[in-house]
Amino acid sequence: MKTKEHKIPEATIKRLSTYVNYLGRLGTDSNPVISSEILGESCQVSPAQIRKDLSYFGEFGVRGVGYDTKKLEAEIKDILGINHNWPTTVVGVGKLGQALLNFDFFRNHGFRIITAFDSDPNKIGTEAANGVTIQSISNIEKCVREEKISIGIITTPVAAAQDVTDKLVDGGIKGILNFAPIKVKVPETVTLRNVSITSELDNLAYLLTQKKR
Amino acid sequence: MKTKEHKIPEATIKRLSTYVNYLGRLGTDSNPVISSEILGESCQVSPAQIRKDLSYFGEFGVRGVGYDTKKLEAEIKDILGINHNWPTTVVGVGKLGQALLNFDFFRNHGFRIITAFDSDPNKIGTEAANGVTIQSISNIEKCVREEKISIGIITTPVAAAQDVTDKLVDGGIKGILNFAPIKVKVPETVTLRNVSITSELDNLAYLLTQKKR
DNA sequence: GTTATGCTGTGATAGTTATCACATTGTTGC
DNA sequence: GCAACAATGTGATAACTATCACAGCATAAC
Ligand SMILES: NC(=O)c1ccc[n+]([C@@H]2O[C@H](COP(=O)([O-])OP(=O)(O)OC[C@H]3O[C@@H](n4cnc5c(N)ncnc54)[C@H](O)[C@@H]3O)[C@@H](O)[C@H]2O)c1
Ligand SMILES: NC(=O)c1ccc[n+]([C@@H]2O[C@H](COP(=O)([O-])OP(=O)(O)OC[C@H]3O[C@@H](n4cnc5c(N)ncnc54)[C@H](O)[C@@H]3O)[C@@H](O)[C@H]2O)c1
Repeated sequence: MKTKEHKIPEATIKRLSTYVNYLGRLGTDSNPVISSEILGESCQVSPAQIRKDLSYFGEFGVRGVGYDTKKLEAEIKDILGINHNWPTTVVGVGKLGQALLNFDFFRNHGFRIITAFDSDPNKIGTEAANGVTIQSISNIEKCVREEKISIGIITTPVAAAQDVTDKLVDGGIKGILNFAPIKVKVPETVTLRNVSITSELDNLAYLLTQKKR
Repeated sequence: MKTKEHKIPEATIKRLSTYVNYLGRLGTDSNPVISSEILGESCQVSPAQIRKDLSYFGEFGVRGVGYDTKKLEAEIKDILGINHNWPTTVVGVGKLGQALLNFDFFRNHGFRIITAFDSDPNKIGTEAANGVTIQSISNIEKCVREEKISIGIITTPVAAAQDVTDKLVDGGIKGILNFAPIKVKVPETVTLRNVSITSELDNLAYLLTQKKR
């Protein structure tokens, strides 16, 4: 994989994630090769956009033929860094945290949720998902450090989000995916992404409101 | 509200959603007025960006002073169309669907989840959340039409996503928020947004991988 | 071989979005 | 009333992203 010096558009990364997803489903034995046109149809992205996205990272296809489906899938997984399992933890095992913990897809897709934390005494010690026992939030720093956990997923209420963020950071976490609707602060060494389900709905409401006019 | 002719950047809408969120929390009686600088600090957006975002829709502030916190909150809710309750339904009451059904925030924020549908006979007839009973998926088209449901949230497995989409469309749904990792097809009259939690994690993995190099 | 064919890879271009600097205008103090 | 001030609103500019058209290259046909 050649990583060119260019800064890569965030939209490109998002699309690469989509491509991987579809390649995994489209790649059958009877379908060993795929063109940017066919992949684009599934992903609802223009063929040129797909080729441009890939061109940031190197040359993966064969001119006149297309892309080896399995090989391209592997290459994109390399690019995204989901070709190995990131040790991951879920903090806040409420409704949303539970859904994520039970979402098997992550397991086969580059992430391994190995621990879960909560502050509720009634939850501590119970099993959250296959093989993951909920631990006390007071252990989190030590545990993140000892188990070399790379990624923390925050699904606590807003009020607790900054506090658990700080604890994760103190434990040496590398990246955080935050579902609480607040912009938590992290040092520059830690990578942060916020997921806002609410704003997706808001956006839908906006589009519907526009259409009415 | 003056809506200027310009096309509004999608990023602007996403930020407006953030602004509303913070305004709701920042607006206290002791804090009736807020400047773009202070709001920007909370939201981690530059003051100029906030002013530009708002300027697409009109003039909401007072020069030399700032914005009336409560009034600005209401104005943005108007713009986004979350100033009334959109009748909403959740299709597929699994782990994720349940989390959304129990997420009270939506209720006070422009959306009212009034029905839920599933295909699992063991779930049909049980209560999914406060006051919402799970109905059979076979009733969905009729129900969407009769209860004038505007928004459908899809949280079924991939295999069922296109099918339930079609049923929602047939019932006259206006907008769909799709959590299944597949690009479902809808007619132009229906507004669609896809939420990809997986791609957020992939993006985080990518950033972490970059940082290591 | 040579030519025709087809799909990739990419430079050039158009379109979109963010940033900046400052003109504008309401407020406060004297 | 007038000057000094403070924060908004916005045109101009820079940065970024997507689209397009076609050159480049492997393959297939003969
Ligand atoms: N449920 C949704 O559909 C949804 C959607 C979008 C965003 N969110 C956000 O995700 C977060 C979680 O939502 P939820 O519906 O799962 O809430 P929830 O109340 O069901 O779960 C929160 C969990 O966090 C635990 N917790 C509280 N303080 C803690 C602390 N200091 N340390 C560790 N754990 C702590 C609680 O014990 C509870 O188990 C919230 O911030 C919410 O705004 C939820
Ligand atoms: N759980 C997560 O954290 C998560 C994260 C991202 C995306 N997703 C996506 O969200 C969707 C739901 O995930 P989940 O974890 O809640 O799955 P789940 O298996 O817990 O729930 C799926 C539900 O859909 C119902 N269902 C199946 N076919 C149906 C049909 N034809 N009509 C109506 N209902 C039907 C099932 O009975 C079940 O209750 C999946 O597509 C998944 O990929 C889930």
